[in-house]
Amino acid sequence: MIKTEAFSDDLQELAKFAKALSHPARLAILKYLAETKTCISGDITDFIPLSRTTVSQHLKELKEFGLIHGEIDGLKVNYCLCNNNILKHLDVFESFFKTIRATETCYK
Amino acid sequence: MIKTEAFSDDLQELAKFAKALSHPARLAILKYLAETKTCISGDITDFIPLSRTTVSQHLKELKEFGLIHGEIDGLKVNYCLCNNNILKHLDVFESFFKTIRATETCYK
DNA sequence: ATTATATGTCGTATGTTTGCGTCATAAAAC
DNA sequence: GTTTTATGACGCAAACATACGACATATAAT
Repeated sequence: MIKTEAFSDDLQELAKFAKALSHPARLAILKYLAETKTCISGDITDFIPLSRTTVSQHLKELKEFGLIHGEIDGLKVNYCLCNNNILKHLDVFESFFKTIRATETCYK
Repeated sequence: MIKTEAFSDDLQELAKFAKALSHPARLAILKYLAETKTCISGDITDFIPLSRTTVSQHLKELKEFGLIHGEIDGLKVNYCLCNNNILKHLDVFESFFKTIRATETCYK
């Protein structure tokens, strides 16, 4: 399976972005990082009802997709949003939906 | 597993929306429906490099999440975008990212 | 040096998604 | 009425995602 290669790069990138956002824990992490503007370490765990291991894994996924970035500071790791990258993805997202915004096809 | 209940309804809804968009085939379907403004039946299959069964399944998922809507017309089914619903989700999406848009935390 | 703390990695169990072939249904064409 | 056509539903296999406990590493505190 995994036939994603058959689609255009645009759609694949957008789909990956959506996938990164497709779990409430990851959204909660992004939200938390956005709110506590200072970069906060992985004791994000205290704010999320999941085990430390699981949170760590979600952080890893967000990091791999470039939405966040962690900087080692002694024992702790300070995480923060990669705003540039996020904004870039949001632009692609919004231009994708521009066509849809302009349409009026459904009567339901 | 499946600990999603532990998160706020907002985040869960947003995560579901993102999940609906997390496959290039589904994005391709939405795009196609947006472009061919008239509602087009399931021979969407011709525009997507997947089997008819698989496309039908993606259509079902989009339908279940309320992003599209299918109306039976004899043998065929005319699908179209549920713009209202999509716009509603886009609003939630954008208000979620408003905070992030306003932040400037990452130096990378 | 030893202990405590913060974090990441590994392996594993279970659940979900993707993709497809085959069958069922139901309208339309003949 | 039989055949063709457009769909959807069912069931299966492979791949992926989610969640976590146990172990590893590495800095800081004692």
